[in-house]
Amino acid sequence: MEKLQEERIRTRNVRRILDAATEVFARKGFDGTRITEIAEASGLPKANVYYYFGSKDDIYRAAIARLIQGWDEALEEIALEKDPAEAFTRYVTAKLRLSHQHPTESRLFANEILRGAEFLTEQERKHIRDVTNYRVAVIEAWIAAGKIVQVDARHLLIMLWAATQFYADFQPVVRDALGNRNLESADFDAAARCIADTILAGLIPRDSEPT
Amino acid sequence: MEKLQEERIRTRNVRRILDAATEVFARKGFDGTRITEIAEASGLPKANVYYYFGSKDDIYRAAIARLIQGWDEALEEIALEKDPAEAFTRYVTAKLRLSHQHPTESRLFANEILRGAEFLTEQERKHIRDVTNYRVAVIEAWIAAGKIVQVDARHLLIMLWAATQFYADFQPVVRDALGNRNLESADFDAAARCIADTILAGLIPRDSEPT
DNA sequence: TCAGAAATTGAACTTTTCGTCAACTTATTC
DNA sequence: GAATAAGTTGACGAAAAGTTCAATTTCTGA
Repeated sequence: MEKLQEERIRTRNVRRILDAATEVFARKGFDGTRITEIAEASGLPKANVYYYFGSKDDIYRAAIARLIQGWDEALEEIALEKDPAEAFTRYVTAKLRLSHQHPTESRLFANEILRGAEFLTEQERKHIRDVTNYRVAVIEAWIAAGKIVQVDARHLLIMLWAATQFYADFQPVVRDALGNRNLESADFDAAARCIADTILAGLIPRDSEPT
Repeated sequence: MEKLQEERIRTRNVRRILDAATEVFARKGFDGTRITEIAEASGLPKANVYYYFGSKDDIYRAAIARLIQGWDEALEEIALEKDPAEAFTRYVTAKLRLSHQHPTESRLFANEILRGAEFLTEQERKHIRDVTNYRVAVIEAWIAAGKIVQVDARHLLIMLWAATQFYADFQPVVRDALGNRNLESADFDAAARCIADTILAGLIPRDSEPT
């Protein structure tokens, strides 16, 4: 078998399996997921799934790793270094776009955290800490420069994370709260506006000049 | 067996089972939970668990029902009819206290939603809708009265719900974000202040008089 | 004290699930 | 076109899980 073709078949099947696994793991959690269900959802026989992955653990770890890598790529350009108002707005918009277009990945992450984050590697957790610390520093620099009012940067970031993630993880609740209909782009736009406007209105100083 | 004593034994064992079940279901989800694990966590033999509950489904439904009832009792006094600033502050504080003192119940609810909310009864979902609708009406009345600025009431409520629930459901992430230590009361106080202050600062009009 | 109700529990039964394997087909290289 | 590597798959064994049951113990009211 020629190398390129080999890679194509393998890559395609691995992707199919991970797509299916992400969906099932997100819904039922690690312990609740049956390999058979992943196999059916990916359109491959169970034994073929085992041809590509050694165990359920392996599939789960691979799905988590892929999800974190995907988030990184999607969010790495959303730096908080520019104008605070624009930075917060872009961040909220980008995260809500992820919640809209990739809710399954978000739910898998939520499930892993509910499990106690046992499968997150120390490297992955350190990465999350680093990203947070970097942004905390940016926000505190903004505060020092008088661009935004005094605020607890860590809790502010948590609030933004929570508000945007909620639309992916708690979609049934959000649907009920918005009037029992499917969520559309307009809903995510409205959410972005509400979150950004409310937070920015509280953060941007009105009466004081930057020092 | 005398009626009162009978009730006492039954009630005590049912509570033990539901306590254990809530913890395990919250961590592993419905499909991932083993009856044996509930039995061990409750200190009863597996067959004794089946003496009180007919099936795994029954235990799960009972745990969900109890959790919603508990939330109701804890939150029913947090009406939004008073002064907006005080109402929002009290609501945020109360929900964060729940996140602090009963994170397991919160996580069980999160897991049920991730599952697709299949086990929530129509009655329970309607109750959530009713509570939301009532508060939306209150907020819109405040807007009409000029007590707060124009805002999408439904997304505002979602933002408050998300920000407060996050501290229970995503505790490992929150810990990492706050510097890798266990969460204490002071952290929840700081969170309440950050959420309430930021949102209120954006909501309370500064330049305009109420009409 | 004693009859009957409630509660307890070890063991068994049935079904499901993980993971393996050997046989088979398809693709690739020379 | 033959040899070899990659991919496919039905069937199976071992282990685990949900549920039941019958036998036993504990409790309670009279």
